[in-house]
Amino acid sequence: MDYKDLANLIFPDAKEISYYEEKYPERNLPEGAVVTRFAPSPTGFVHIGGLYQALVARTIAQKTGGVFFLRVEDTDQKREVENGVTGIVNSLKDFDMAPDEGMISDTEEIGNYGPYKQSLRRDIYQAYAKYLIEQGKAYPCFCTVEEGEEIRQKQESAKIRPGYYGVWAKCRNLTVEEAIQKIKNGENYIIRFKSPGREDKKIKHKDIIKGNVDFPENDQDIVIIKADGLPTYHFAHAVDDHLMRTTHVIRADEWLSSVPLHLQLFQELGFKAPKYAHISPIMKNDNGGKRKLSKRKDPEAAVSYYKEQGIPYEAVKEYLLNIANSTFENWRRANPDKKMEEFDFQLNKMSVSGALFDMVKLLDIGKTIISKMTAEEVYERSYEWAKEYDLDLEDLLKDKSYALKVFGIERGNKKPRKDISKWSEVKENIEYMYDNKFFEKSQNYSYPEAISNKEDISKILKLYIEKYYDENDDKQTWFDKIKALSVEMGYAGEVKEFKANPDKYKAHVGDVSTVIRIALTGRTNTPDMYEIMKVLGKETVISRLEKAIK
RNA sequence: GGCCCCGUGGUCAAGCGGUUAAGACACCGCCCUUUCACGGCGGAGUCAUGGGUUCGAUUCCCGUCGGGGUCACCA
Repeated sequence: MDYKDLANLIFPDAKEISYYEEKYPERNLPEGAVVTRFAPSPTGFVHIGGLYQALVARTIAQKTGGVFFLRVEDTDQKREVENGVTGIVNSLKDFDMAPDEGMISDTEEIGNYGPYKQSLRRDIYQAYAKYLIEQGKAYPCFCTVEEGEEIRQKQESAKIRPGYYGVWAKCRNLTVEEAIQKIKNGENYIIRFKSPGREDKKIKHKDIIKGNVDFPENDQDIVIIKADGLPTYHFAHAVDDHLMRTTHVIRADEWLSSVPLHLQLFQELGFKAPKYAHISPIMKNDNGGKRKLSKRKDPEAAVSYYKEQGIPYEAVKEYLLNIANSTFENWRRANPDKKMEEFDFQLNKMSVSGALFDMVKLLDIGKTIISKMTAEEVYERSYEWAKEYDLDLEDLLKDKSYALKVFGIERGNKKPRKDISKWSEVKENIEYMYDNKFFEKSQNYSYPEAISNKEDISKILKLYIEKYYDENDDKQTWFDKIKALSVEMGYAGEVKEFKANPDKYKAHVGDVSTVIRIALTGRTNTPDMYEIMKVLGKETVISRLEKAIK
């Protein structure tokens, strides 16, 4: 009896691997095209770090005319969540990052290299496991989980390197006959890889991001097929990325230390190994220390958070791209109107250490992006957001033509207004432009200290309505009138004049217009008041000012 | 603990043997015919540390310290 008999006993129905090799041929792609993938567990949850990886993978594939696909790693049933795949697909879509190929929902997929869901690839993994067993490169292991723990405890107390290797790998040296007998006796088993490596030897690995990294060889006989018949991550990675013809594996750097194992697996399987790019995680300051953004502790770890907050997806992508290649920022400055896809992204220029997440910077990018949108775009986007997350705002926005006028204030010119960084700020930003919201709030404004005299305030407002305000004035005339009003009331018509002779005046034109601004909007900081008055219209302007006169 | 990676201003970072050590966000001041936002100008602030190598080290080597990762029938 030989390995072949053993292999046949374990996987009697498995196909020859040549079947799969032919079924999934080399991809016919242009020279230099890169094939990448995003391979999450179907938890439905996408971590910002996952999005980061996917963005990098997709960008590099797109840039080279390659393929970016979505594979679902569901070999651990405990992680499975209902509709998890759809959740992930939708998150990717929210960021305009749909894959070229792979899963498109929990049950559907596109592309010729599937199935793209690992639990559906059981036969494939078993074929390759069988192939390894036939060659004596893998073997059945009858050790129970408890035995495994015992071994580890012994190793730990003896301060020996833990794991299933060397003398600790009991089942490694079972003869074929012994193994067959045990199987026939009905003993449970799993399949382990028979590592040819030696811990005292080094292997060289050149990572695209991390550079040259030398490791001891792997000598662990890791599990490749679990008791449930599904593969472990390591084995599935080797088989899938080979068969799906992945050229570049872009993944989190927590995988870096398993590169020796993976290289060995590719080698023993007779596969050409892909190139690896291990990405540093996105971190967060946690009293003194740094740690990865945590799903449990940090809401901003979830990609859904950005959607809920109404942060434009482009801002998130640009921010992430900037962490990936800091030269992006300079490029963006030089090319403010180009699409981010035109940026010449370099995988090997990525930072080797993890960046601290900077929400302030993200929001700044959001502000810039929104400032470049037309009023129409701002309207559509904030309305879409409001429908899902803020019914009150949705209500305000129902009158589209008015909303467009409001969003049009100081927008569309060379120096557009930059005051909205996310859609959740819109309401706060525009609500005073609506009478129902405006009058909801208390009318007890605090006027500037410079003009605390109540009588003066009322006089200013009264005079303005009666003598100066004319809705048909152009901007210059409008402002000249406020100056004239100031002078008439004993205030300086020019700020400079006031600063030169502070004793000559009660205050200056700026203070006078602040009075009007507050009466009109209820706040000290607003966009251009002339435009606001235009949008509000004569009737509203006068009614608000009159209400403010005591 | 073993193995591996990393350490330039508050943050992201360029630079990789000789630089006044870029730039962005944040911060401060001034200017921009009224506020705020924008924009302009200016400012403060950094090469973890100790040894080497070198005419010269932020750049190269070693140690220390600090941070991170990994050591599952989880991915």
